Amino acid sequence: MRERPSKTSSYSIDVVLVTAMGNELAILLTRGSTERERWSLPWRTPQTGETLEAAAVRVAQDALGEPPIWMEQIGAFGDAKRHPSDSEISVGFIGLVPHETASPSAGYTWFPMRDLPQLSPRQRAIVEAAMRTVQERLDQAPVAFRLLPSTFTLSELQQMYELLLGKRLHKASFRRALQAAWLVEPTDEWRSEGRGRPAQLFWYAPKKRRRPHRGVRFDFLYP
Amino acid sequence: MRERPSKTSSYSIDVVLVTAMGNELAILLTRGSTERERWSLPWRTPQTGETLEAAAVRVAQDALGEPPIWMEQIGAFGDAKRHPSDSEISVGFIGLVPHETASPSAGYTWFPMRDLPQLSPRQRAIVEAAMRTVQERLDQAPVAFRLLPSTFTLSELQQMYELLLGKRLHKASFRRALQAAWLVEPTDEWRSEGRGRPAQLFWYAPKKRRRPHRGVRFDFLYP
DNA sequence: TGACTTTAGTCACCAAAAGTGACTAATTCG
DNA sequence: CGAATTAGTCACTTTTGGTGACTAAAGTCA
Repeated sequence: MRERPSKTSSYSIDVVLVTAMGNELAILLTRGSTERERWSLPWRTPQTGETLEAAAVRVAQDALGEPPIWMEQIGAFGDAKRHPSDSEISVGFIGLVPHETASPSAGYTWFPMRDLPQLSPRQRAIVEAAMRTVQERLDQAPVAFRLLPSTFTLSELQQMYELLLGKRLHKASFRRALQAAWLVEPTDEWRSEGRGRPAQLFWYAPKKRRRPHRGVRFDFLYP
Repeated sequence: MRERPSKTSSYSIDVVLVTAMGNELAILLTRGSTERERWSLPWRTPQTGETLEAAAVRVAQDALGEPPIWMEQIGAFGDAKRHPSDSEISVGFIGLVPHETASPSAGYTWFPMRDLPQLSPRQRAIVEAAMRTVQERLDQAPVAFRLLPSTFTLSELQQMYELLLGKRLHKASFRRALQAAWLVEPTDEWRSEGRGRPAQLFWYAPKKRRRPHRGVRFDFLYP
């Protein structure tokens, strides 16, 4: 049993900022003020009167100079005790940043997901939950589009999906589904990437939003 | 602007306990100690050393005498200010209870979803988010099964899905999908419900778990 | 008793969605 | 030039889902 701390900041806002660096995903970490400390997620304890969302946006702005292009709350995390702040719980957020506009402030560094430094157990849990949320949101929100620059080729879009899903996709199926969804429009620009036929550039311009007309599914993963 | 309270309990755990009463969903509310107070969700401020999950289970146990059969965190809610406790934020949980085993402790009452009393803005938000989560989990976890008694007819199961989804389903499609998922087994019992052919009773007994082999979807609801 | 109603359970047909390999097109490299 | 490489599309097949109609087994009521 732990003794009750006499005074704790009640809770912290921890933000997982995700970008796509070349061929893999990366998240932003900071070492805080002194170089001795462990790496940690960007965080803050919110001012009173500030909403959770607003606090998370400010965390991101401090770290990157601008708000993320998409943001969502992950949940509250309190089970693992150690945290950079002495807060009892942390509210985790996920934020997406296209890599082009992602220039970290001093003290912040992108780390590829494959090679993260040691984090506090609680922040480790937040990161894992955040990545799970990103995958779950993939077919409900334009996550992949937000990680790309404003114009992109369809191959780049497919590669982003493959990166986020961790599996290969079939080109024809991917494009057929994309066309049916009326999400992208071609520009009149083409990009030649060295060898091979040049690719047409597209942008994200959702048109018709068709109601996703699905039947009941029984895709249970746990009892 | 609000002044900073000199001393607040840091956070509360609020639990939305859901059951199916006859033909509609209901949640459990309490009026607290005095009868003068507003109705509210069951809640507590957790002890130190207690995980969020554990605290939520205790809330449910205080209210019903036993833990819910399924539980999940909804998230943290802090934007709306008024709350029975003076906590700055609340961590919301959803818990499912089959109505057979759902006998509330003194001071707790089931309210049908259609006719809830006034709640604090924050708890109202928690309830709405909880119901959204239930719908989202419907095809990922055996939510509907958990709201039914241990044996049930396929018509009862379909009616539970229809109640949770808020729409009618086609019998043949529903059963075809259910069969393909290997989730239920017939018992050798039949139930005669007055008029009409008796229905066979089934129980939830998941067998093969087939990987849900879905393609990419672009079902975006917001940009 | 026998027609009618009600609920359960299944089938067959059709349409939509998704998996897949092969094809054509446009470019660079040697 | 021809091979290699990447883009883009097509056509075929399989799988999944929507749907109405059918049979089965009970109760109701004249």
